[in-house]
Amino acid sequence: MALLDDLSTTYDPQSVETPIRRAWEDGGFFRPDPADADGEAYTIVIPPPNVTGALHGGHALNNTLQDILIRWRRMQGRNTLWMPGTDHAGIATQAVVERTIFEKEKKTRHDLGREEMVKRIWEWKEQYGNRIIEQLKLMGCSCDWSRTRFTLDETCAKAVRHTFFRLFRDGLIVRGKRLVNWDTHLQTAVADDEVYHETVKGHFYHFKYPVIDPQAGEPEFVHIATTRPETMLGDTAVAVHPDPAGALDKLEQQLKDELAAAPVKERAAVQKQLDELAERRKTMLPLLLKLRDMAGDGRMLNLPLVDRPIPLIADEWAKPELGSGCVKITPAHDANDYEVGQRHRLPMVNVMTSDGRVARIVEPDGSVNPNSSKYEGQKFATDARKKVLADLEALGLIEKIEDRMIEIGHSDRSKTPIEPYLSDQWFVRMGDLPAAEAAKIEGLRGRAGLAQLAMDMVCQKEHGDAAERKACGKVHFFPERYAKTYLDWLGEKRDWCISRQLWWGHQIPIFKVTFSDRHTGGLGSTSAIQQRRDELIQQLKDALQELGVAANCKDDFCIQPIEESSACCFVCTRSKEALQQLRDVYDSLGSAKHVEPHGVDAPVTRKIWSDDPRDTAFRKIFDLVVNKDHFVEDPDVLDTWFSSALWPHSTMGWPEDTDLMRRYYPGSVLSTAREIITLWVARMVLTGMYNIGQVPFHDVYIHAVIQDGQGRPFKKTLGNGFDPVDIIDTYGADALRYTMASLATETQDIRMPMKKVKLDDGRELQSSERFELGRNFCNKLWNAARFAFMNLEGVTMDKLDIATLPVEDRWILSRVHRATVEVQDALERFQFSRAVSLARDFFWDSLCDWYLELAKPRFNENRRAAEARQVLAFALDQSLRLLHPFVPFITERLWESLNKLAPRRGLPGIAELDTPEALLVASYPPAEGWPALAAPEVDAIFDDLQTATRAVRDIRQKQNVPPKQSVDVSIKVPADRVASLEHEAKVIKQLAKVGELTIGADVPRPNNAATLVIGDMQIFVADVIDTAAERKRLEAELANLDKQIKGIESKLGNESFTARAPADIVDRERQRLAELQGQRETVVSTMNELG
RNA sequence: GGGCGAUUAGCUCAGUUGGCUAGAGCGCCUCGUUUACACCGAGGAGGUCACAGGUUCGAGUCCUGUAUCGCCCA
Repeated sequence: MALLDDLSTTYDPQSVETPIRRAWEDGGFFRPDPADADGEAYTIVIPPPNVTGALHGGHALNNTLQDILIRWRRMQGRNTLWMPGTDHAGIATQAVVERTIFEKEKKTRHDLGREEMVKRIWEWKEQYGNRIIEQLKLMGCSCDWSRTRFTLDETCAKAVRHTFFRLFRDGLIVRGKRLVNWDTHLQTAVADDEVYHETVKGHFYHFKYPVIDPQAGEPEFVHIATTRPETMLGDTAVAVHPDPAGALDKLEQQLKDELAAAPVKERAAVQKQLDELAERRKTMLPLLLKLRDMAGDGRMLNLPLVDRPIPLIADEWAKPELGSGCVKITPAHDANDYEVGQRHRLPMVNVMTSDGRVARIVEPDGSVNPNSSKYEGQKFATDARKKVLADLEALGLIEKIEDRMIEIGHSDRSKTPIEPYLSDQWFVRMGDLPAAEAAKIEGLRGRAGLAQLAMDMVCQKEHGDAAERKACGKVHFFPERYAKTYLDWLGEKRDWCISRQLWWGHQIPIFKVTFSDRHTGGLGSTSAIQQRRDELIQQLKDALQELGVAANCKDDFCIQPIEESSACCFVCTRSKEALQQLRDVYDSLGSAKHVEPHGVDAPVTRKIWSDDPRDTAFRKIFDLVVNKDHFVEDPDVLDTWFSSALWPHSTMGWPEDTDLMRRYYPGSVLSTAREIITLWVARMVLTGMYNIGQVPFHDVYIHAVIQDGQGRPFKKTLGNGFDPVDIIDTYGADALRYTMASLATETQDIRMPMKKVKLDDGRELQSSERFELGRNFCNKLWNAARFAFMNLEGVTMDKLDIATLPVEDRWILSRVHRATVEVQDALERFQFSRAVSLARDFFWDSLCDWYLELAKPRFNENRRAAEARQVLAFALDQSLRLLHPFVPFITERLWESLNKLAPRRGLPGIAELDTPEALLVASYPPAEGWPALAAPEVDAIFDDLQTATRAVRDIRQKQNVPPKQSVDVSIKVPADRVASLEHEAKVIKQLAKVGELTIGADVPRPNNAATLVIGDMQIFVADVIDTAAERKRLEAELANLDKQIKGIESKLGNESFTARAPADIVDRERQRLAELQGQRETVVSTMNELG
């Protein structure tokens, strides 16, 4: 049999995977045709992996699951698109490349310059981007590689520009001063999720600030405490609680409630807190009330060192139960103080530079603070702190210093401490807008704001299947509980800071334009300035309109005035062309130093301009702004999540009306990790609705997080993760996938004990024994197929009369039907683990362990062999189809051989099959299975056969009957099952090595027989020698039976059970009792006979 | 501090609306190389379902609390 020479006795993934992969790609199977009208669309967009590094175990899991869905749906005949790509991952990538360059060349990004730095990051991206795609391919992912996208490529950039422009035009993107998490090392704002907290040893410093002109009876000092003394340079108030007595009352009540509910052992601790509170009320309250009154009276304090008069204010942020009850307020350097500052309209004094040093301090009135020079340029949290403390000490203003554990935020990117920092940033407004404003914005689709828009798109109803969910038009979470995560986060409606002070990303398409003094100078009143500005903006608008017409980018400019400035506005561009025009304007403008020294600016140009419309427009703009410094492109880039948010439609070419958008949007499923439900999923829904008016996907599947054996998530720093390619090298891609799928339960976390493995070539890698699960399965599949192939030669395709087939044929066909239905039911519900184990059980337990064993003699003895061949070919065919989404390589390879040996297969008139060259486009077994093959009555008979077989095997083993020795067996079953069992007796004879087999409703127990009672069957194995062993076994069984009988008897004796439990349950218990009593009788009589 | 989840066999996990003796894989023990497979086959042992209450005729499953662990958000 020449064909089999190719198939080794163990499956060798390496030799199989590469040619299969090539055949798939050459065949163009992964690339759907949007013009193909056949088949409903099925779309998944890949969560684009970061180009920061290579893929790890979590990606292996997620992408395996996506490929399972994709391959299943493709085989179902859906027009299937899996859109692949990678993410530029802004700060993460830039930080990694910066670090690498610094390590190798000792150069910072500033040494290289923006252009060179960006070039280097692109090089990095090429390397890792390609590596990621390569990894996915090795895993067998059937993505449409021809459409691979990158979040920074032109297709995506276009969507970014259009979205930004729309949001800007709608007033949903605004510039604002906000407190951000500032990375002083990378000199950029970082998102909340890029900050991790560490608890370190620190101090709690107690100061006092002098009161200016205290009235009689008022204290001369106010005491405050802080962990950040250096921030006092920026204090603009001290706060005391507006109702200290009330606050203490409330707290006391809380503690009393707690005391009442507390277990005895904790009561003392609570009581102690109560005592302290009482003491505090006595000693501190009068002072706090006094201070509160002083605040109401507008008393000022003198901020030491910088001599700034600051108010004493009343605000609930001050906690009367803590410290002195007063708190210093530094709105520009603390998030809570910022809120207080907003409430009281306090000035914000920034005292830190972007690189984390003390700034030249500018007072609220615009003057430079003369006292600040001695701190200026010092490192903020270290040197300046020492200096401030020393100076306060010298003034006698330090009360005491306590040790204290404090939490410090660190940047995940640079690992340096984060500073809250007041800076100009761009924000997307997430909250609700005034109704009139919201109504004007088409993208809000009638909602009050963007967050609300995304919140309204979560479906709260139950739906049966995917079709229903699609029709519903909203988003459905699997598992359901994650909808809460999404809604809770969006419900806060916090503005989204989208600017990042980085070089790697989509540059913000905004120019800040300042009108020249020539136009704005000399105007006295605010209203005059305002009016003038509006005129200038109109002129700029006209000029840009002309420019747009001339440069073929009409309507691609949008101007918004800057609220607080009289002479500035922002210009946003929508297209590459429009942006280029503005850059050309900038390049053509003279620099400020050419400006005439005597005051009034004059336009300086370097070219002689023609009269063509573009140059005319240019000249108008020159006239308005005069020089480069007045025409500045925003240097910041957008938060990575801005482009990720558009991924489901940007990859399909939106805003163009593309065939992809029409055919494949909205997507079917998004599969991702729970940690980015908020950052990513919510924002995709938001932009999908805003841009298109449809959700980006109907279902969201959240997969579990893989952790190591100790429950720690995989982290590079821990070195506990694994590279999927290492697993593929050692176990094969299918083994990886099989294992991953079997891990995908609905739990939150999956533990995967890892261990270091040393390969023959000396390489050391992280692996896990878990993958043997997949490898073993593949090997079993391989060998079962080999066996089938040995016997399939000459297979026929006859019209079979199912009813007259041998019982094992009928049974395995029935199993094919059941497995087909069950596997797909599980997949419909994203129960990957269940799906794979159902497929496994069918294949391994049923087909291999029972059917193949029963078919062997039929092939050997040529007894009803033709039918067995045909049934086996069908069962194997169906197995390969069912298993293909999970283990695509091996099934594809076996399909090839099956096609050669049995090019036509199936059950004429019952199950007609297509047999295309490639399995991945063969049709999946129908979702409703093959109802004509379902045979519950056969299942029941086979169940009896299995029970009897196992019982005989059990006895043989227990009685140490040599494997080759046959035994005589009698089986006693209820009369109605005697005939069918007798008819199939050879099954038991064959599988349990039975000589004489007697079956009847009333067969006697033979001499020296071992007895097993299972349900209503009694199995006797004759001539067993070891009576002692038998007696022991029977005694154990008797004890077990007695225990159960007792349990059921007491249950049935309980009147409330028989009265209240459903009748069928009670009946079942009665039957069960009768059965157990029957079994008991048999055991007892057997024991008596044993003597 | 708020939210979510987990705790079931030595390990990793299933266990649908409460209802037969709580299951699987790995590991372990016994037996076995009958020409598909030892990455295999047959059989077996192994569980107070974290703990304490409650609801119910009946709880691994529902409720309350406790403990331990993890994640997310402040």
